Amino acid sequence: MRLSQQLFVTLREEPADAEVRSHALMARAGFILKLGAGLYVYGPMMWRVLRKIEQIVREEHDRIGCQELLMPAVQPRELWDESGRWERYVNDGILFNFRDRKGSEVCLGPTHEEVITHFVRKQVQSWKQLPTTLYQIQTKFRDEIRPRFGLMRGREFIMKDAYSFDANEEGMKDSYAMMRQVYRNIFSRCGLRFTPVEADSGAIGGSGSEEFMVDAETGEDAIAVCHEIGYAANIEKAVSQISAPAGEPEKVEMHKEPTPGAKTCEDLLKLFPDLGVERLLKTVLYEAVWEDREQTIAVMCRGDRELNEVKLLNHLDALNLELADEKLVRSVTGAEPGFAGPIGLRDDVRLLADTSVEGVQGFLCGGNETDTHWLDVWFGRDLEQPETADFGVVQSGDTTVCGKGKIEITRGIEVGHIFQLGTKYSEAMDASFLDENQKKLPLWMGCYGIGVSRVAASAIEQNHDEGGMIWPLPIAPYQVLIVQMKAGAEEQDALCAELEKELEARGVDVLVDDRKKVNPGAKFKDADLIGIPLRIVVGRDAGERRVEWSPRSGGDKEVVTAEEALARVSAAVEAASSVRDSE
RNA sequence: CGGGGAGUGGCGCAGCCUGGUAGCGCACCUGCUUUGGGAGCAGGGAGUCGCAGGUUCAAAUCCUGUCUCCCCGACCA
Repeated sequence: MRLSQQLFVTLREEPADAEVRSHALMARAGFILKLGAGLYVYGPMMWRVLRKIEQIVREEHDRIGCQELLMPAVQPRELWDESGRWERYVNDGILFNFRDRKGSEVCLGPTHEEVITHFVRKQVQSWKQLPTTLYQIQTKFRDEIRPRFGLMRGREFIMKDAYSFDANEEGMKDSYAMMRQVYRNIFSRCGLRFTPVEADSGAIGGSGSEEFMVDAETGEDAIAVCHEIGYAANIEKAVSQISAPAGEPEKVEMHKEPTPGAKTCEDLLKLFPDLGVERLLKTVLYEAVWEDREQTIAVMCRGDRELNEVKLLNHLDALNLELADEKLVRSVTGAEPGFAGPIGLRDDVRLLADTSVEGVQGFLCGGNETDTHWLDVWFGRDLEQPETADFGVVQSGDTTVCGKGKIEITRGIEVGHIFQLGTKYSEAMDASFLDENQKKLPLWMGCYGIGVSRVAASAIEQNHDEGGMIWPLPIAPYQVLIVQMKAGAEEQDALCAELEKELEARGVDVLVDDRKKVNPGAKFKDADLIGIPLRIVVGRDAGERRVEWSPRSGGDKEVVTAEEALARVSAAVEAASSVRDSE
């Protein structure tokens, strides 16, 4: 392919709205163009990258016998009413929904559990048809609350979603395990450094789930890891052990303390420096919403710990959880915000506590009275210890549950998520089969998603430098870039044409920068920016069939013969194609 | 949804406070020279200043509304 014949535009300056490197570089290089918040045109170069990723995804799925299909993006509401998810998705505001000309409600699919379940309930009747796994690669639509970071969180993005169907739980787990390995293979082949982590399954539901996190500081997700014992979990899901505060406090009678203006733990510590932050219990108020009701929830938590709203939401089995606003705080506590406590809350408030409060005695807590806290409060003596459960956020330095490791917090980009759904959808939508004994049983499902466009962005987040992107070879838009110093010079023209032809004959994707009237400096800058991993510079030594070998990822530039350059390309392509993950 | 910020040639920005009819760099077009790390000179094209109202002799500039985009937060009491 000749660059001179392509529409190829690069910018010298970055677009002002790009926050992360992948976004800035892809925009500068003309790989993407913003159409609106979270909406992007994938330019020709970008599309090549996406197709390469898709190809890897297809190969790895097909290898274990998955079948590709394609479902509609437009989905009728009725299907979503069957699974019970329409209300939730509409309430969350994430659904692009509208009415068609007949007035029927439809949405643009944010995910396809309903449609695939419908497809399978129509197609599958017998245990003999199981197990089966189907997948598609398609545009998904989600009206994200806050789209950001270019392709990282778009409102329209390319996703691979797969769904497995088994006759029983063991079968589902087998399918899940196979898919887990497929995912490892895919991300390894894409040249990503990643960590699989235990995850919360959120709106999709089901029993177990894992996310595949690309290691990156700019990632939106925090993950808790312990390398010694091999633990890794999304912070939403992560668990740890923490020790109770040391020392037995004096058994003083509970009493009120004036704490004017002291609304935060920090303020209170200044007033009671000897108390220790562990003996300061905060009480956080939430409004929980279920399908048929709502309730104010007060949750106690140790001063040095944070509350995990995902764990709380799951415990309550609520649809939504919101921090109480000031008005609600006043109504429930009778005090200004900042002085909420467990004693004397309005009767209808449900009081819970994080496990971090266990073993804490003689503590300080809010007085439910402006500028007042209770001090020397004891559970069992002054108030019953509320129902406790793990509502805490794991912190760096915590001990792992097994007691043998220390937890470290890192960040990652979620590029894949796999779920054991169980029979949640098959039961709700009556997707069943007949077993050997003519018994009607629900299908056991798994579902598996990969953000294809996000994989591309993550690859750049992980692989770039000052000059631009550095694509991993297997997903690079082209594998080789031949930079011709002076287009039109006879010897260079001839050698470039020869190299291009030979590489194409070997099945290598090659791009020749044969643009005229573009200076060498500009060509080098563009080459660095678009990040084609292998590069051959054809310049003044073309007559002697000598070229410069200068891989994008650095390393020493070297003058070699044309034949040697070809051999090096073949070797690099060969090496990259043999990458497989082995766990 | 709350808070903050921004919309001026394709891109990045200045001008706005203190109203007087739009400018810089890059990119683009033409010509000549140049050709191993974003070339030089000369000439040229391109913006109803997001949109709608209002104030004024006069609005990119002041006022009101509206749309869009970006950032922070959906935060600890």
